Amino acid sequence: MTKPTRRDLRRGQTIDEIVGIAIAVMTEDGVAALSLSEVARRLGVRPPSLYKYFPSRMALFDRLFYDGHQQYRDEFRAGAKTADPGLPALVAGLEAGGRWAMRNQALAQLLFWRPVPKFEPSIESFAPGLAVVEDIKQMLAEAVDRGQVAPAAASLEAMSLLSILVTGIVSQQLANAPDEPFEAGRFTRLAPQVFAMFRAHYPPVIG
Amino acid sequence: MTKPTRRDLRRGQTIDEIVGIAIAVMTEDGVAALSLSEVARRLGVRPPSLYKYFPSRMALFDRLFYDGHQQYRDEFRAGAKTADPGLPALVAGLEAGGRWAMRNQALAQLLFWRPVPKFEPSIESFAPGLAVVEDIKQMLAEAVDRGQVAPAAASLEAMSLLSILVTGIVSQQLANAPDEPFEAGRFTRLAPQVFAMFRAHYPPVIG
DNA sequence: GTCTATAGCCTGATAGAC
DNA sequence: GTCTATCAGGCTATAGAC
Repeated sequence: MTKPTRRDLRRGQTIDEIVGIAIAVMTEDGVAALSLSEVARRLGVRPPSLYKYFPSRMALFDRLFYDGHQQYRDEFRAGAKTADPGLPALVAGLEAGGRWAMRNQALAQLLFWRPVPKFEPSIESFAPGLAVVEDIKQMLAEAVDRGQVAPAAASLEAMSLLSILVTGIVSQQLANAPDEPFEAGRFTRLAPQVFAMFRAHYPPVIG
Repeated sequence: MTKPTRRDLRRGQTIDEIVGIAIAVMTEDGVAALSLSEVARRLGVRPPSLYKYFPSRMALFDRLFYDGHQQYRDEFRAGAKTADPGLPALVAGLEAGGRWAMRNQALAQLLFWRPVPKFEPSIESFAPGLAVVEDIKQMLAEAVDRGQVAPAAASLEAMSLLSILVTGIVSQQLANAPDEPFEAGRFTRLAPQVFAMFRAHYPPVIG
């Protein structure tokens, strides 16, 4: 709640720079191959200097995990706002999230796969991810209220099915044709059909 | 075509041992963190000795990729044989493949994700994977012939949709609850519903 | 907040003796 | 097919001077 000093601002900028470089390194060498020394080299400092900003390599992973989930959450929410409440908003949010994943492949791998077995994200870093889960839960409930889908769609199972569909689209695109943009991707392009499958699986009761 | 000598056999055993250790290391430290020195340490030899069996770290990845795809192909085909031709066989094969993935998580990541950006599998290593693709193409055609699904299911799009569904199930299970077995997994358990979605998307024409 | 220096490791890969 | 020795470099992390 205290006003940040000039030094705090400078420090924040440096941290952001470290995060940006770390993302670049992960993109080039693989998420699990992130090295502090390589980050220091590109930042133009000696490795020990990084320890003023992050106490360990895992702490940097945790920050990346946190930032990634925050970005994903923001993109999801921004996308959701562009469509009608309920199922359209949910689909729009998930598509926006998919687009973010294709633009931020290294972070997406860190968030949605498990490329670094010994990295366990902290509960704080997980929070923005849980917020999205809560959003989706409420949007499914809203979709049911509006008669867009069957009541069974407001369930843990439906959420799991949705996550399977979205993860499948993005995983296949990332693994097989990472350079194709979301709109033209041979897998991401099928998003409408995939979401149609979901709606057909939970058809609303007419009447 | 020549009969393998005793030395060839011994050599093959050593190679198999190296491959097994490499899989263990990838499982513990991440696929991208595979190191030849760690393999040598566990094998009880010095690192240079490994170069008699693999000319480079990437060559070892390539062998792992090849072995993995062979295993996956065999599991897929064995599973497919347990069910009626056409769609049932295809679903049974894909489920068997999913079970294999949960039992061989490191190999599955190497095959179906892209954890080592600088590793490019050779065409030979890709061959068993392409064989499965051919199998699936034929099984979808057979399913259409038998009236199990709509003619549109014999298409590249249907194959992509299927791959999205299967990859989604396995990816979510691997990333979120890798220790749950296929039958009890919170995501893999939903395989029947997911395949039902696929069938409903390509309903056969009655008549 | 930066640095040097250092500890204590590790890496992939090659040359050449045995 | 194993080894030692070596190259040429890498790594995370800490202590302590400036």
